[in-house]
This record gives sequence, C-alpha cells and structure tokens, in this order.
Amino acid sequence: MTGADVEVKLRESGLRVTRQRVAVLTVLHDHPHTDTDTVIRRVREVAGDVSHQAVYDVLRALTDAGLLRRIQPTGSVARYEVRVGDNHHHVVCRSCGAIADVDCAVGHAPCLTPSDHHGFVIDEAEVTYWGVCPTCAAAAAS
Amino acid sequence: MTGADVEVKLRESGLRVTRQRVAVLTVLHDHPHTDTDTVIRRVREVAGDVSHQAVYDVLRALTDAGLLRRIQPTGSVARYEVRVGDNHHHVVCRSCGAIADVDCAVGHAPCLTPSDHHGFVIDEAEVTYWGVCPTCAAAAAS
DNA sequence: AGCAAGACTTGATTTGTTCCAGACAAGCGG
DNA sequence: CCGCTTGTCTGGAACAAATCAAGTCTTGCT
Repeated sequence: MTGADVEVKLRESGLRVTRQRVAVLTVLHDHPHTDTDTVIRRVREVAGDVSHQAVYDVLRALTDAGLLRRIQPTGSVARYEVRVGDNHHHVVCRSCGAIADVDCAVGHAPCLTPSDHHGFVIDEAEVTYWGVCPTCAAAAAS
Repeated sequence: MTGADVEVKLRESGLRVTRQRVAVLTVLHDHPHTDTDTVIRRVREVAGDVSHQAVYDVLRALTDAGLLRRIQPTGSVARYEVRVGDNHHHVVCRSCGAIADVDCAVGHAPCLTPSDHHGFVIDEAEVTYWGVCPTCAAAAAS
C-alpha cells in the first residue's frame, strides 16, 4: 500500500487527507494488531511530532469510517488493524499476547450462524482462537 | 444452585470457602455476563460490606481456578460468567452492549479449526456475534 | 484450641482513555 | 487563491478500571 493508495481510501470515505491520518494508516498497514501506545510511537517515527490526542482522534475517526477495525481480546488493551474485506479472524497467545491472522473458516461475513439468535439481527461473527504461540511453547518446554 | 453447591465447587478446586467467594459465585450464577462494578454492588447486597479489592481478588482467583470465565467484547469492560461445560458463545448488541448466550455452532471445544494455525497450539475458539438486540432494533425503527 | 497460610481491608497508585477550550494550521470547494 | 470548515496542538484535567502495598483477620488443618 503506497501513500497514494491511503489517500484514495481516505477521500473515498469523505475524510480529509492529513499527514497524521496517512501516517496512522501506513503504520497499521505495516504492523497489524498494534496497540495505541505503539501506534503513537511509530507515527512519530515516520511523521514527526504528533500529539497523542491527534492519534486517538484519528483512530476513532478511521474506525468510525470503517477503515480501521478495533480489536480487544480479553486482558489486552485496544489494538487496531486496517480493515480488509476478507473477514479473517485472530489467534491469540495466552502467554505473551501475540496475535496472528487466521483466514475465515467459511469465507464471508457472518461466517457462522448461531442456532438461536434470541431475536438479535446479527451482521458479524468474530472468532478468537486462544492458545500458545510457537515461541512461548518452546520456552515452556525447556 | 444452592449455597451448599457453591461450597462444594470451591472445595473441589482447592479454594477456601469464604463469605465473599460464595457471594460472588451466587451473584454470577443468578446474573450472567455481569461487569465487575455490578458484581461489587450485588455482592454487597447479599453479603454486606465487601471491599472492592476482595471482589477483584475473588474474580481473579475463581477465574484462575476455572470456576469463572472472563469475557470482554471490544469496547466493553470485563464481564464474568460461571464457567459451564457447554462451550457456548455470545451475541452482543452494538447499540446497548446487551449480551445473550448462544449455543456452540458445532458442539465441542475447540469447536472450530482454523485453516492455518501459524504454529499456535490452540485450545479454545471463542465466538462473538455482533448485531442489534430486539429492543434497540425496535427503538431505531420508530 | 492453636497456628500458619491464605484471604480480606484500607488506601494509594498506575494505566488507558476521554474531555475540555482556545489558538492555530491545513484541506478542499468555489 | 480565498475563505470556510475541519482537523490538530498544547496541556490540563478528569475518568474508570485495574493493580499494588502493608497490615489485619479468618479458614481449615493438626
């Protein structure tokens, strides 16, 4: 994803193109599942001084616009990733909190249909797999 | 679930039986998906003065012991429910945050197997359905 | 009944996040 | 290129959720 691609995405969503927004999208494209604090640090590396409010504002604005997806596994702080259309899921390490992408088991949202939906109108099924990552498994074995 | 049942469960898990722990388990049995703050209030209703720290400690201890399950949908605070063996899932209202139980789509944990697990050793698949509850849907329609 | 580990209390502290208000800067349509 | 609108900055302040620390009490074993 180039800076130009990011610009187009922003415009398509009716959002102005600013240095800060481009930086946030670029950072999250290169490093998915990043928490807010790390986003702030990385944004400053590529775009110079940016206030922490600006980053919070941008994350909120882009999430509302549907360009970002906010994920927050139990016990973790908020993390963000660029929203892509593939409806993928996540596997989280119980030991170190590492997150990896996993393709959807079926293919399109909602990829699962509950037996009894209690009258809810369901538009998405989010799956989180819990386990232990290879690194932590190796560390535990020794 | 009677107080005696709760006592047995605690002892089976090697935990001491205290007023606070019995109260927490009872409250969560009667009101699943309750957030920490509400647990504290309800515990105080049934068991008199209990420090908020004690409730946090109890929730942690019982979760570690496997008697409770902690759930935390994106954008929500931590909620707890008594852990039952049926591996059910949850449907969450995007509008008001209401949570309802949903039976597992397949039947046993892990009830879904990802195509590419990236070397992770997976022991559980947690599914969160997102949608709008009947109440909010009705309110939006009017 | 006595004892020690474990559980609880009190109170302060940290962490992540949001809100505020006014001044300034920048994007984009005309 | 001008001006309106939107976004960002400074920098505080406030917030709720959760955790830490030290001392006191209680449970359950002997």
